[in-house]
Amino acid sequence: MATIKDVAKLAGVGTGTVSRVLSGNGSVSAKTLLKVNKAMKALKFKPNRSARSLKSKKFDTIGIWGTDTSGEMERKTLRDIERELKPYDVHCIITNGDLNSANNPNGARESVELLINKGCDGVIIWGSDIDLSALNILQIESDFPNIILLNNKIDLINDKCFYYDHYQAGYIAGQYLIDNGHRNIACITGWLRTADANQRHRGFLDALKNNNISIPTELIFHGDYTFSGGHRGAKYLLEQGHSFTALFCGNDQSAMSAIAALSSAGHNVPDDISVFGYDDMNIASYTNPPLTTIHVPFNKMVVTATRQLLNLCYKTELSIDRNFPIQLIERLSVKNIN
Amino acid sequence: MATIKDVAKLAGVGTGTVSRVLSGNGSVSAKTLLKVNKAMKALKFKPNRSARSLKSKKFDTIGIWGTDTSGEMERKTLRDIERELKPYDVHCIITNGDLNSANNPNGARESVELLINKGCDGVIIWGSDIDLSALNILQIESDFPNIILLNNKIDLINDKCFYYDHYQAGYIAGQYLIDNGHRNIACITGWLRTADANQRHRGFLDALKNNNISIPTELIFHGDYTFSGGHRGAKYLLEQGHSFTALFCGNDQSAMSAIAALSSAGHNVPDDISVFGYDDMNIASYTNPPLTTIHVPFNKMVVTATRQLLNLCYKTELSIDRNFPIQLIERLSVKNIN
DNA sequence: TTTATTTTTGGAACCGTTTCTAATTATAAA
DNA sequence: TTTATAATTAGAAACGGTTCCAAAAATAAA
Repeated sequence: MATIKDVAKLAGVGTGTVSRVLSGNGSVSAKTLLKVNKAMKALKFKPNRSARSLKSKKFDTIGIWGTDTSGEMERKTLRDIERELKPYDVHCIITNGDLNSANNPNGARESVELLINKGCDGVIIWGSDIDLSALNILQIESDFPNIILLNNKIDLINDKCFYYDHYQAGYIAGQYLIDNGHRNIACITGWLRTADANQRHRGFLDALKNNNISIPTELIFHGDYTFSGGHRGAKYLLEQGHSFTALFCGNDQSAMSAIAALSSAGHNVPDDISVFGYDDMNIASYTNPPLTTIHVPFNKMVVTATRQLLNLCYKTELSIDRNFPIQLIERLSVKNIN
Repeated sequence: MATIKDVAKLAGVGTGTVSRVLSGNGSVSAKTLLKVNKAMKALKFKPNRSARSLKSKKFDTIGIWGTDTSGEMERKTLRDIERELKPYDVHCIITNGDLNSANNPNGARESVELLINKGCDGVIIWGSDIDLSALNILQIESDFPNIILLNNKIDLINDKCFYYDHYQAGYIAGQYLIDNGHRNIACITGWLRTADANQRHRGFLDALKNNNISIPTELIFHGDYTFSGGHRGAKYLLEQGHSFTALFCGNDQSAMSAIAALSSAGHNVPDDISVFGYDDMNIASYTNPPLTTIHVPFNKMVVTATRQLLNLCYKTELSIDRNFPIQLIERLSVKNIN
């Protein structure tokens, strides 16, 4: 591999000159520019990233830490992030949270620190099942300010947090089911110790309460937002002996597998039981029947968060639009029984 | 950030000694070891990756290049890869193929070269829609031997290719439908210019042919393995005026969305039309009805490929088991109409 | 033309490791 | 105790860039 010295020698100039051509900082005469570019081409010169990082103390890398069960991390999201990063020649490394934070309260923290130690300029902390108290974000942030929290909120560092209003979304879902005549409603939640699952659940419950509708505890299944959790949840709810005409699931994956479970138990969706999802993932359009759900501007949020991280790490001044409107998507899985 | 010099000074030793402690190569007396470790702890020393890479010419990074439409790249897969990499302190960066190779025949190649230029020690090339001729793997490989091909096969570098027998799998699917009494069979393919889609399609067709069953061209929809492709495909097939009792889809995503389309057009799956998938992704268990499909040892293949790449890059000698058996998974989407 | 100013340039120093060499110290053998 | 051998060590050189400074070249002003 050719180095900058080889280029300098071939072009008959000093190494500093080649470097100036490379970076565009500092003046270079047209004649010299030509010579150097020719030499670089001839030698197929590619600057060595390590050498560059060593001097600049920037690694041009950001880390994404997320947990395994947040099924939302799809390739489209990754691609969108990369598209933001590419103009700055930054790449991203991704770490999955290996550990249920319930089992290893320090697991999350260790993963994030690993990412930092690996030399990431900044880190995105993402995952619906992150136990914030275990992570102790504020302490991490005081040592290492270039972090972004996705789908979570800590008041003291609000500018580094990106989230949407899960409470409102949950409320909308509950109200919609009521407006469609449902009175006996069941639900499948996520892990309620996580902020997002908790908030959408509270919004949903408050909608019921404000309409004087009560929900027996037997009709609340505490799930985990996985396919299998939704499947188990639906079977559990059917066994409780309380009939219900609608089921609110905290995410689309649970909703999809709940539909499968209800159907295989002989209940038609939506004729017998309506199902409401959450997230509006790709699959939501193609479940059978297609899911009525809450559309969440997920990719916009991720992209915005990425831009904010770029601002933090590289002093760019990308504009940040923190408006992440949620939206009710009516498809066919909820029936109006009025 | 403390450097090795700070540690050396605090411990009262030379930098070489600290380095030897760090790497474990070369002898260090017990007393010195203690002093150095204490100093490292006191200063919270973390070796600088760039400096290390600069000297070692290893970046401890591998790249994965894949294309957008291969929906299989799920977090579980990534996590499995990482688990292989972690013991060697290697991390991975991921690039999505941004471009349909039909639009930009050099796009694939450029992406892979980008990854190499970024300093990856090795690269995994993955994606069902890779147009191998555009990539010109053999030329890349001659300059940069540390590459692995996933789900593709080039005879000259067979040891660097990991794939399973799509032909056989397609054949099994076709035979299964026939064994269940189906004679009028439709199918939705992927892009046939890609090897995997092509092979499973040929296997499927050969099964029909060997049973003297013909399939009108109107009942072959050339799709793209996406949700929307499956949906469009099913609608298209219904419009052709040829009735059919079974539909073979080249992947689970198409199958799932095809079910949705068939159902919403008033056809019950499997009572009116049976649907057969391919891949056995997570969703396959939770479609409505659950999908009969081909289980493919995808994660095992990816993990094995990763190990092979480690062997190439870092002279490890991890064992490579190239047995990737496929398996028919019977669920409820195919009905026996004998 | 001479002098002052600006532009362009070469090369040394530096970033934080690893590795090598030569010197020192410890240990074993005589 | 002296000598031969082995273990341990300090520190210089190197990796491939960037950045800085002083010098050289080009240009403008007098």
